[in-house]
Amino acid sequence: MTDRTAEAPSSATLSSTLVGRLRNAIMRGDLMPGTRLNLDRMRASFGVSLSPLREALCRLENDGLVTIVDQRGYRVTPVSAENLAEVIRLRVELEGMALREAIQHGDIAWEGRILAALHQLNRCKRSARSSIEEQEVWELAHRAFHAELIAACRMPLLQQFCATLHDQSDRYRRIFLKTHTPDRNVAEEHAAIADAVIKRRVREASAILRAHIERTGRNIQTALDHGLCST
Amino acid sequence: MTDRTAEAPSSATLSSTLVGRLRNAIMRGDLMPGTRLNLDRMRASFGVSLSPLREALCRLENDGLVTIVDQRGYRVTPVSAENLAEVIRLRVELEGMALREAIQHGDIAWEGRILAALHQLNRCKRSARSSIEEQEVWELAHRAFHAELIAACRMPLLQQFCATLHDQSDRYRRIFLKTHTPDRNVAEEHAAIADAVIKRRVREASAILRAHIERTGRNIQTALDHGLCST
DNA sequence: GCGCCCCCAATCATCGATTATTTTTGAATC
DNA sequence: GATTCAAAAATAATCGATGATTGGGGGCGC
Repeated sequence: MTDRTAEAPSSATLSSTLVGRLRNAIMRGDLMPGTRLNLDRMRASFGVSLSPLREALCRLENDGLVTIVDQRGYRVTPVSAENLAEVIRLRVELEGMALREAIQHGDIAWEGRILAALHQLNRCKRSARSSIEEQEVWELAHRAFHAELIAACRMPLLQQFCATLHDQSDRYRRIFLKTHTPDRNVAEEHAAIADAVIKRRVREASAILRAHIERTGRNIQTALDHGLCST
Repeated sequence: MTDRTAEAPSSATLSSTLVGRLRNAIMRGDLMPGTRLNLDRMRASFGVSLSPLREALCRLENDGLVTIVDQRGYRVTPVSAENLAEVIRLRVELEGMALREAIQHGDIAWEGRILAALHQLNRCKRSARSSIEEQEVWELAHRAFHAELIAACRMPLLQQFCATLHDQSDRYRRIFLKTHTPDRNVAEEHAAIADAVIKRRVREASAILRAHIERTGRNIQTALDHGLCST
């Protein structure tokens, strides 16, 4: 899986950097779900040749952000209420499993990293009037916090699945809750999860995480229903 | 995800057919874990250009059969006891979840398809003296049976995860249990699963499936430990 | 003799052009 | 007016060649 946090520092191949750029464009909704991705035009607008572009799109297909049909090109993966429901459901199950494992295996240093990630996240301003850059920083910190929660689970494949699902879930949130100001105190929820995790309260932690994910899911689902009706 | 059953009938792009050929080569152990995949030599031996080759390898990376390192080429994903353990663990959890959902949602036609798949599977001869082709047919039927069990779960993403994990698990089995004659009556286990599923006995079905997966896992793990020591 | 640096061969990454496929368009027919 | 077929335009897939990057081996200084 491509690293989402570090922006390809040294040994970055052109394809890899493209993956990052395209991922951001899709996640933030610059490229809306269902959009056809014309190769020639993309080649022109990104200033690259077809080979790295194809490779980047192929890698994004793995993350479920792009859909390929042989001989018929690429498009941004469409959205649907059913797909969102499945993403949320799987996030609950898989992140829950990962969290339980992490609590079982994590050491003190891991607890420290969770607190650090939480602190970093809380330092991000996030309101309706935040600049794009500020929001972007919050997204990164938010992603990092959730990743850290399950980082100690010793199951790399599972972490990868969770990352993929989180990507897809974030895309929905960022597109359909774009105008939606945070209605609930998300920061408190994060703090509660971190607290329960560090106190090694397995049941409590996974219950809060589940609620956290499902609440977000319901909010998106509502917005999605309205959005799809009006379109 | 690429279709594993149909061998790219009509609108097959060169890359797609390559994916199938390479997947088979890796799954059956012609290309052993860890092998470096030299692009030039492969280009020559498959008689294609670099573009479709790269694309095929990229798609196989998604399935976890090939590992890419920027600027340093491709290699067949290595194996390890830890990885195998995680694959088995995740198969148990995810296929279990999928099976429970399928039992809940499946209709009569689905039951019929399960029985059909089981029948097809039982008609395959499988012994130490089977020809390669016969073994290949069994592998396909086996895969189809397991896929059918969870086909009614209404969770396409979950099915995809299961398919990926099954691929990885099958690779281990086919490489490390190559000489190993089936020690137990696998056919009976399959019949028992199908029976429990059709009788809608959720707990019983998932318990048998779990045992089925874990037993195979233990056998592979044993062979793997010996194999890795002797190498 | 040992370690470091630079150069060369091998190999991966990228490009621009060519070929094959799909989609559109437009004219002829029913 | 709708339908069907064929040619043309658009677009995707593939190729062969060119431009980077890496890793190994010989030469130089210490």
